[in-house]
Amino acid sequence: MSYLKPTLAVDIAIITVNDGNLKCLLVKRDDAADVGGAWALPGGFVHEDVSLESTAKRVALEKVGLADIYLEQLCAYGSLNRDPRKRVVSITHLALLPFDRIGKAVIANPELTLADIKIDWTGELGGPASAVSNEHGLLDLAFDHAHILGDVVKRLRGKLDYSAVGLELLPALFTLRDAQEIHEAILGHGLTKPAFRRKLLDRELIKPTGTKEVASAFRPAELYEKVN
Amino acid sequence: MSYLKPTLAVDIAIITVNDGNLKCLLVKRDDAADVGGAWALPGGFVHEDVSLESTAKRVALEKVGLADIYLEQLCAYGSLNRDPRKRVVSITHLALLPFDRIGKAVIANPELTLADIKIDWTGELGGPASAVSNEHGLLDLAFDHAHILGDVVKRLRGKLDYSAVGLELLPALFTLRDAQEIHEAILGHGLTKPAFRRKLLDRELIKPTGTKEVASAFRPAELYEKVN
DNA sequence: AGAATAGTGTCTCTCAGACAGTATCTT
DNA sequence: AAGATACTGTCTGAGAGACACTATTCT
Repeated sequence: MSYLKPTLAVDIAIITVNDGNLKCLLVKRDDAADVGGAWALPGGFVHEDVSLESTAKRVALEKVGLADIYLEQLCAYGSLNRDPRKRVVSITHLALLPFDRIGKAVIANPELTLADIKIDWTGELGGPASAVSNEHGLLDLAFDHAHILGDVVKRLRGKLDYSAVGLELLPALFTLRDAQEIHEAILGHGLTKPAFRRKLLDRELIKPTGTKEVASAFRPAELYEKVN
Repeated sequence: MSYLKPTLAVDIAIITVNDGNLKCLLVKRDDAADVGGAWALPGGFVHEDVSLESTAKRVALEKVGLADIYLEQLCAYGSLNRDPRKRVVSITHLALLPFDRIGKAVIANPELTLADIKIDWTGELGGPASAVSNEHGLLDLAFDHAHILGDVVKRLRGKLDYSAVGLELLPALFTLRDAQEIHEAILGHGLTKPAFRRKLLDRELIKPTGTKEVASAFRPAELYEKVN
């Protein structure tokens, strides 16, 4: 016997941090579709002969031109009416990359936008997120993607201090202040400098390079790099 | 255009603790199938008009007769050849329940077994798990289920001290020693009593009932219950 | 020299582990 | 009374936050 199957998709929340704000790359949905005009996470369908991870890599490359980015699985979303057109189960992934790898091609593409993620943090647990872009203001998010973005932030905050996810958002060379700003952007509150430095250095995931940043003003900080 | 779709399934790792051992409920696969004779997590296919959560509840009820159990999503497994018969993507769930809710019907069913989960803990990160049952000895695990069981243990250990998952494995009334034994079974090492008691009581997830266990020998301990 | 940030030393508070002691129940 | 376990008080050491101090570079 055979049943009708759901369609399987992979969506990717491509996250970066710039200027103290957590940002997510979103694509504008075609006007012809039911969700036309709304913004969504980049996604694609999973074919029978392609693994979930390969599908995620294909989506990142085809839709936004990114290769070799950090990817991890976030969660599967399978509510019946999350997509108004047909039943789609989405295996959503989380991708992290430093802001300097967001190429000019992405910025110039009118179908893409890099939106600030805003969380309604009343209630302590966090619910859905909203997205605000410089070009388009408050965005209309398609499907359950506002809810997914809320889960993304929860995951990041949860993993931040027992894993190395924070480092994925840093460029090859960075100062400890850069690292601290990224952690603060994810957590949504300030951290004390000495404690942050101690914790990060004690974990031995980064090492000093001996070179210093080229300072536009005042004392330049030492540049660090990731180990391995 | 249309592509061949993977088939979507839900598998459930139904976990309990008894006698200091972490245990998982496994079903014997039909001898006719390619994986015949091996043991596997209970699972079922996701139909187009049923949500992931409902599918998980259906599997728990139909395959092992359990309703109202704690369920959370673990991970989606989608390697191409994880099922030798056809491409199946499994949204695997984690279910927790106290040992006293494993009914006699489950124990008596020869198609089911409650196996001890053994982890090869060399390498610090943990890899696949093996399963050993009293009746059948070391079990042959179907598909990628040995790997999934390893992930189950990692998830449990990771969540144990910032969430209430440990309490899901306890019966309605329990002593602090019961709670400690369950935590020790998950973590795989002993804990010190005063520290464990302080941490558990400070979180205010449990409260004393004023009654004591009916002791077979020596001083009886106070019984606690979960709040809410 | 002055300003602003980089980087460090120290104090304190909290919390978990260890240990030892007291309390209570059964035989 | 003896024995075994429940439960608790206290010491200690590790670690994070707060604060203040020194160091370095640019204008």
